Amino acid sequence: MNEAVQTRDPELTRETILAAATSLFVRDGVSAVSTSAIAKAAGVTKSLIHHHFGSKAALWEAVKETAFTQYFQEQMAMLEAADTRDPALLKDSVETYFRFLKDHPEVVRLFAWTHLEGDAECSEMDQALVGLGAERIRQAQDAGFFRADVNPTHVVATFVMTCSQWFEAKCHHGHWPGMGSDEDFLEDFLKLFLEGLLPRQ
Amino acid sequence: MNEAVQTRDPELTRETILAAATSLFVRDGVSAVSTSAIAKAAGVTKSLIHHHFGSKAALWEAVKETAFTQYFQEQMAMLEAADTRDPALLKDSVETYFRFLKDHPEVVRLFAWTHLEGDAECSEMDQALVGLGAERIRQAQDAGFFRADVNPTHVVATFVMTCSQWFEAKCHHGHWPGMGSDEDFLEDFLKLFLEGLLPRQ
DNA sequence: CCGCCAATTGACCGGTCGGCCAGTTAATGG
DNA sequence: CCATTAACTGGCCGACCGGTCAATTGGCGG
Repeated sequence: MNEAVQTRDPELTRETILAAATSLFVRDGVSAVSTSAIAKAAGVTKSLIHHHFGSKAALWEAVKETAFTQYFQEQMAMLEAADTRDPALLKDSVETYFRFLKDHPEVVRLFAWTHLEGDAECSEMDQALVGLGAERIRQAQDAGFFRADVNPTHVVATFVMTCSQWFEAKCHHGHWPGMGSDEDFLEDFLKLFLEGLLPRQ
Repeated sequence: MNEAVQTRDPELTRETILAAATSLFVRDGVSAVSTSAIAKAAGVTKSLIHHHFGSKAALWEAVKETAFTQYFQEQMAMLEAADTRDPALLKDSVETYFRFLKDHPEVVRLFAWTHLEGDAECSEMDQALVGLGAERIRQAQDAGFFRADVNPTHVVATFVMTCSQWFEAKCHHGHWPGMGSDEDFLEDFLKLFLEGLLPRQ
């Protein structure tokens, strides 16, 4: 009994609430989750949620803010760590991104919810991320590795959207006849995508 | 005052309720829409909704059923109308599908909601549609128009998912730096996708 | 023209919603 | 050691939720 002598830890409480809210919001959607359900899941009183976050809407904003910040920091780190002028960079990046989404289904669902509510936030971080990705494509175009007659931002968008949608809509196309596994699809997608990106002969 | 002498028209009432429910469900999501809100929008009583549909959940099922049936019938007609052995078929199909989604944003949102609730329904109709699309790809592969080392179902999935996600996530990537218009993106996507599909030299 | 049935209404139900408030308790700084 | 502050609790609020029910109304077949 030498730890947790402290009976109050507002920071920890905040995080506990945030974690419980994230889990429920991402699974069921904001309007399908009650503050009492979050309170129960977090092991605190409903009033405490309002004390720390003010309102249900503010809690949802905090959940998004936290999750997106973490997402963008991880992605930015990945992008910056990647070697710049290697033509295999894009393949690696797509594979890494695809597997990241596979390992973080809650991120995929968070994206989907925010898209449906028309949330245009997280722009600054996002723009930096996409801008960096597009810049890498542009460098590869200048170096002659990729065709130059496509908008680099569109290239980034294509692979980001395909990867997201693959996991987002899995319950749907997962039952399509002839559909392969995650890795099978990724392989075929990379074939089409990367070879479509090659310079025209 | 020669029309609408009939004060009761159960069929019309049903359709009115269905239309109001579709509009609200698609915009805000099932759990964020109350039956009273639907009743008000449809100009009827809440009880009448239960009389015709039984429950809120059943109404949502009816909304999905109706919308999907219409969607699949239109798509199937499009696909069957297209000329079989023309290598330009895929380009036309993608463009048609892309513009269909652009003109029917409610379909895009309906897809997104059902994906989030993990609805694996509408399988039969969907499988027929995708099966037919994949069959067309396979024919083009056999004819030597397309490379044969990719799964035809994956090809269909790639273009369906990219088109869907473009409109689904527009509030998000619409603000990305350097992003072009709908038609600009479609053009670039088609370049990558179709030329990636060409047989290897 | 009447009787039946379905369409339609409004009042009402128990339950839950998000939020508030008064009061209690634990850490902290003087 | 006490005063102050913030963390935390339980109870409560009015509003609204999805759903039910008895009563009314209109169309329609006999």
